[in-house]
Amino acid sequence: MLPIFHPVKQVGTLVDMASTRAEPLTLEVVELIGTVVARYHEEYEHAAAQHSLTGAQARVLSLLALEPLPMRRIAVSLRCEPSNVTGIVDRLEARGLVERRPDPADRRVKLAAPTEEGLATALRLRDALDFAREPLAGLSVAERTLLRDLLRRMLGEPAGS
Amino acid sequence: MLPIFHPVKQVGTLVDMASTRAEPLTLEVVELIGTVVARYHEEYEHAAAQHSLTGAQARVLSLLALEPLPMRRIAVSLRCEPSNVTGIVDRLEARGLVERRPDPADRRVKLAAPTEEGLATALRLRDALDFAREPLAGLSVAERTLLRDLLRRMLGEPAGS
DNA sequence: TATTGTTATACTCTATAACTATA
DNA sequence: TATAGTTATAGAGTATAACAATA
Repeated sequence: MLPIFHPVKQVGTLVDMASTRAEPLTLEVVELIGTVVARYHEEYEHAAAQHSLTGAQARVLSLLALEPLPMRRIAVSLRCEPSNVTGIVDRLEARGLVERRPDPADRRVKLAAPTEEGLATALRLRDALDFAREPLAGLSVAERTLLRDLLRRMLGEPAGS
Repeated sequence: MLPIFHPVKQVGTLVDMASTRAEPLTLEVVELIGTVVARYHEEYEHAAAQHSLTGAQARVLSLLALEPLPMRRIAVSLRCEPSNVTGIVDRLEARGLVERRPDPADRRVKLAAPTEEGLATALRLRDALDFAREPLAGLSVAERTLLRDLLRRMLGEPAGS
C-alpha cells in the first residue's frame, strides 16, 4: 500500500447486524473491503511510527515529496482546516524534515518543501508500505487487471484500460 | 460500507513517486485501493457525524450493538489501550447511548451495553453506510463473486465459496 | 501476583474564530 | 474587500504510568 491516511483498527461489526437490505454476497464483499481498509491503515500507521511520525505527518511529508505546496493546498489535500496544517508542518519543520519557503509570486504564500532528509524519509516510508504490493504479487496479471477494472467500476470510474 | 474505523483524507501521493519496485498495473490497483480506503472513511465519518458521533464513538457503539462487551474487549477490538476506552464509553454513556453493567461472573469486569436508544442509533448508522452496498449494486452477481475471490486472495484468505 | 478498569498526564489532530500581512 | 497563514482555544483520541478493587 502506498498512499496516505490515518488510524483504523477494527473490522466486521455492523455487517453482522441483521441486515434486511443486502444479500450475503454483497455483505461479504463489504466485509472484505473493511478488512482491506483496516490492513491498509495498520500498515500505514506502522510504517509512519517506524520513522517516529504520526499518520498525519507521514501524509504531509509524502505529499510534499511529490512537490512543494502552499499551506492552503496541503489543507485541501488532507481535507482539514488550514489552521491544522500549521501545527503539522511546524512539527515536521522542528525535526528538520520540511522547510517553509516564500513564494516569489505571492508574498502571502508559504511553500512547504521537504528537506533532503525529509525526502529520504519519504522514500523509506514508501518502501515500507508493502501491504498492497506484496499480496498483489500473488495475483496474475490477468487477475490484477480484473481487480483493477472491478474496483474502477465500483468507484464509478471509466473501466477502460 | 459498514464496519469500523477512523479519519482518512487524502489519496495518491506516494504511489506517484518514482517507484522502481512495482509495475504500473500493480501501482494502479494500489492507487484504487487507496481511493476505496479514502471513500470508506469519508462515508464512515460522515455517517457518524450525522448522529453527532465521532468515528471512535460510532465504532464502539456498533461493536456493542452486536453484544455487550467488557471494557478490555472493546480495547482489543479497537486495538487501542484500555485507558482510552474509558473516555469513549464515558461520552457514549453521558449521551444515554450506552450503559455499564456489572459482570456477575467477575466483579472486576464492567460490561458496556447499548441502551435501547443506542441500539436504534447503531441501526440507523448502519443504514447510512451505503458506500459499498450501493456501488456494488452496479456489479453483477458474477462480478461481485469475482471481486470477493480476488479480495480474499489478496488478503491471504482461502478462496473457496 | 495477576488482571480489570480507572485516573492522571502529555501529545497530536481536529474545528472554530479572530488576527496579520498581503493582494 | 478578499485571501494566505497564523494564533488561541477547546474537544477528542492516543499512549504511558500509577492506582484501587478483585481474582
